[in-house]
Amino acid sequence: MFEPFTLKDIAKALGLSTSTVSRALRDTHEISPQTKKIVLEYAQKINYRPNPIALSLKERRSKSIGVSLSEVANPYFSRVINGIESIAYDRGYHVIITQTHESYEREKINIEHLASRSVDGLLVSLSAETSDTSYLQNLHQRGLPIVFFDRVAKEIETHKIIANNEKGAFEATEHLIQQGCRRIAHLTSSDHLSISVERLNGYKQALAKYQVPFDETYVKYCAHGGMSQQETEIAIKELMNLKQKPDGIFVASDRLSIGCLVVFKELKIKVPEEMRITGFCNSDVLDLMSPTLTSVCQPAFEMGRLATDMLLNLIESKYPVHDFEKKILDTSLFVRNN
Amino acid sequence: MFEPFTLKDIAKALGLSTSTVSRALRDTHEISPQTKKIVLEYAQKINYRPNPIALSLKERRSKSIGVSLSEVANPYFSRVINGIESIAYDRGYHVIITQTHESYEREKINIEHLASRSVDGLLVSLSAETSDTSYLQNLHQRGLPIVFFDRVAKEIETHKIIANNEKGAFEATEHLIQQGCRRIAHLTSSDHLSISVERLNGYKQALAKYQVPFDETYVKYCAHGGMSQQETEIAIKELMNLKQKPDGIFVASDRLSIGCLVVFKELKIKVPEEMRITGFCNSDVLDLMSPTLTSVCQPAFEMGRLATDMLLNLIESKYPVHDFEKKILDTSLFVRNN
DNA sequence: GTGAAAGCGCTAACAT
DNA sequence: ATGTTAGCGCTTTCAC
Repeated sequence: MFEPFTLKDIAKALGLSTSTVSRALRDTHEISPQTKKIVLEYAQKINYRPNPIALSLKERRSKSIGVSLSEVANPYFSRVINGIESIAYDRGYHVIITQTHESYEREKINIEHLASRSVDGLLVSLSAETSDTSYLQNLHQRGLPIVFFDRVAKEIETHKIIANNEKGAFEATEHLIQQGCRRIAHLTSSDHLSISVERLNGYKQALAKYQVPFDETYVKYCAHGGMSQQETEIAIKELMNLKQKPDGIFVASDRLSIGCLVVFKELKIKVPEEMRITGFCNSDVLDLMSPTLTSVCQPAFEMGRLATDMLLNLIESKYPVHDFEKKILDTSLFVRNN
Repeated sequence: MFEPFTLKDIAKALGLSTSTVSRALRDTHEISPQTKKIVLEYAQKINYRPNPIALSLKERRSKSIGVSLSEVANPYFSRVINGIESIAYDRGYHVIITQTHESYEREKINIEHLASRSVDGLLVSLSAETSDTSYLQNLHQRGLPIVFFDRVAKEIETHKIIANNEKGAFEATEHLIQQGCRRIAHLTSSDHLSISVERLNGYKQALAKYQVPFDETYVKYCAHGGMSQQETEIAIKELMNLKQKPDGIFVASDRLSIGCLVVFKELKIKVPEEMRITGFCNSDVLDLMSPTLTSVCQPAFEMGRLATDMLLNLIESKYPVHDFEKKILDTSLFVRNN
């Protein structure tokens, strides 16, 4: 059995009381220098570490934050995680990451688990399946600090960090138009996600600016965010079976962008000759792919940093916060395939 | 402030004692059906959740396991994580993931943090920089259950799950030989990692079998596992500056394999015409890359599952375990580029 | 300057 | 069948 040393062990060994030992270790001025020295040396010797669980119980906070996101394998999210850790780590917080794999059920279980496990706050990017956020509202109303990033819940009033999805989508679509595309399809995640709505808007705005008519049949939603490749495949095939095939596709996410390239490879449709693709994508190997795509890249690391900073500020705030911010960070367009 | 409901709240509201409430909630037979019903209904109503921190303190275990690995962005590790979660989740354990980014310092801090945070056990894959594992030995000796996967510490006696690195490396090297390569270089991670040693062995064995002489100058180590692309670049350039340039490279890891493709692209050296590459690599987009490489794929998910199963068995074992297993799982060779 | 005691939320041995 | 109490490891009044 793994039995770490406790204050009691030290107190017994040194013939002191636990409170004296506790005070000595935290360098209170009311303890004599000799006692301090003895205690410190002994603690050092046995490599004493205070039990954080006992501390948590006492302080009623765990110095840890929970994160809920789709999947760590997604390059966007793995960078966000690095951003989160870069801040949390410095400020003495643990980070507990949970994956939804785009499932609402899983998300709800994970988050309620995290909350009951007494994380001090939550960083959340909603799953593709999630439309009902009442369980989150519940926790939030009861005072649990939450910061949303990327996929936010508009019905919950708190800090939110998002990319400038509209602008990013606008630029990606505009790029296709400038390349000569006129029948531009849009492949996206589930329709209730905030990012889907925002990116659809940007897409529409670009079409409007260049007087390309918007056509509902060119928009394909993937309710599970393309978690199964089949979902992507079906969507693409439907597009390719239209009497007026699209000549370009603007794809709304990392997973779908890659899935899209796979499908076109299988279908032996040449990219970009027969089909131009631009998409939100943060993969670091896009330059190695052939064919590849023009990508909209999000400032993932920075989003993680910012979200965490804001969350920790909420957690450590002495007064209830009612003034919430929505930070919108710019994306970058990487033109490839020309 | 987020103040979850406690047993005391329920007890007060219902005019009962906390112990009665506790027993009612855990369905002890000594509580009358009516009382149970009243308590259960009230708990349901206020959505009561026991405080796991208090439970941990009492039971002296946290029902959570810690994981230390290089980085979640690595496709090998992100799959391992999915394997870990698939088991831990079912058996009621939380998973706390920490990244070393191949730094020894970071690894040590993370793991000591995890241990002091009272995880019930540890799943560890060593960082590229780690050669001194005394801090781990320390924890292990004091009874903390540890299971190693992938990059194991030979000096610590416990369960270990690894891929058949020798065989995988042998097959990869053999493939190069069969493709006609005779001057086969080996690009690998730091020399003290178990995987480096094993993969080097497999490489040597393949050379020996086909009477290709082993040449030390063809082996390049990256002490930081290619964490900075520069490291990879320098290694490759050194190889390409040899009077007898290699005609093939066997690469020992995911990160290095991708890094290698990047460098050759930059150098405008044609793969596979001028240089054949095979490497350990678990990326799911290798088929989209051009040029691409023949890859050795590890059963990452299964390794995560197995390691977790063994760790939880250690944790839950009533008796001290002295009989440790080393499981070796087969890799698969995916031939591409022919 | 040091010790005794209470309390964080929970369970379990020990009353009644 | 229910209540009282002690204790998990720690900090923090309150005594002396």
